[in-house]
Amino acid sequence: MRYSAQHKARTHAQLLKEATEQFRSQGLQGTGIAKLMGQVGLTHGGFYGHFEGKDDLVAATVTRMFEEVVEYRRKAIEGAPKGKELAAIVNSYLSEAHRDHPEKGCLISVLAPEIARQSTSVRRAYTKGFNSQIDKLAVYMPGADVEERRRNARLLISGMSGTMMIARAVNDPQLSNQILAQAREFYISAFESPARG
Amino acid sequence: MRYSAQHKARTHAQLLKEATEQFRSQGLQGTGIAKLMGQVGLTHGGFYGHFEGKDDLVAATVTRMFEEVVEYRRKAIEGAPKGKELAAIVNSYLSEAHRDHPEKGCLISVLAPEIARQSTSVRRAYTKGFNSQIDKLAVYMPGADVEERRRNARLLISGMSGTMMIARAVNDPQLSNQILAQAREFYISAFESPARG
DNA sequence: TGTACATCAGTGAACGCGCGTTCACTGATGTAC
DNA sequence: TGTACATCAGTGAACGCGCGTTCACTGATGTAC
Repeated sequence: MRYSAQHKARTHAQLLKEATEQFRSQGLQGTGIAKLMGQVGLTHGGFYGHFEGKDDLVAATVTRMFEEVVEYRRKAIEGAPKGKELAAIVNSYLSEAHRDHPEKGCLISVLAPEIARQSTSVRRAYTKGFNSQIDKLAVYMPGADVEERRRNARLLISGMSGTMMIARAVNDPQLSNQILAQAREFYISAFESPARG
Repeated sequence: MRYSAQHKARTHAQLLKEATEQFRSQGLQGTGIAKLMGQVGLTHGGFYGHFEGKDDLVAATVTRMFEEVVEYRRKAIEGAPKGKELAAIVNSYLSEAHRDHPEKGCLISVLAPEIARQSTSVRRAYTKGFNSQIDKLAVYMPGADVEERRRNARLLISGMSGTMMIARAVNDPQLSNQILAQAREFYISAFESPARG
């Protein structure tokens, strides 16, 4: 059966999107090719027409997930009053909604330990996406120069992603909420810029 | 073949120890029963004489790994001058040695995302171990009362474990070292007690 | 306009492998007599 | 002290399953004539 001109591109995009969700909710190892293809309504063999193999898929999704994170952050900032961008970033990252929907959230808090064990190409994609995300976040961080703002962006991301993975692992909903709330307070006051306009 | 009186207990202990290392270096899903038994010189069938199943093993190792972390921390504190305990804790956690040996390090930075997907019994063991660890760490944290010291302990552990997982995932050794060094500086100055004695 | 053919996205059987778990068993040694 | 037997840690074949990957194939449709 032959398909319309953009058909393959559309399937490829669907596959990539579905994979980012599967990986974030089940882990890299917990997501199989056959199951993924099934989610999109296809059989496993067709996968290799879209990606070289699982490793290639993982590398592609890592890049894609970082782009998503940047986009979510942009939206959170968009709705914030001038001078309150950092609070908006922290509140949206450390929200209960983000905790409860890892499949649409930050990949670091869910995949970083597995990525450390992946191939060079996956780790390269990760490092590139990470740095690019930091550069974009640095704009909203306090600091005398770019390097200091980047440093603060890295500290914020490390702290928030660690907080999120703990809030998800813990079995006590009250404790989990408390961890998020106290971290929101801490990171906002630690990194809020001196009052502007 | 019958064995000496303590033989089974010794095998059980070996199994538990080997499992903690395998889990931390390969992940929960990356560690199989047969491989684990092989590491200890036995065949897979014997496993079920020691644990009810993999889930039971995971729960047991989680408890054990938290005990280890507490013990490592105790040793780091032991060698520190009075009033510098917190710096010693941070420097030992955020060391390059810890980054390079996850199999003997903090379970959170390596297993927390997977634990969030585990059975209730595993998550219960995790939550218990986590809280117990926090109580012990709180003693060295600043704060007006116990609850504030615990809050600070949670913030420190979240931040350090997030930092560690990122330092491990990233593919650029210089960046990884920088992430660790800058986080050491940040957490020590954020949580150091007002100068004592 | 009508026919023949090339294209190529997707199919599904098959590959060797590892997974967690069960279970009838083995056989060295401690214990009872 | 010597013999018979019970114990039980560990063995290994077998279970059904899912994994990533390969490859000969199908068949609808775009294109060439």
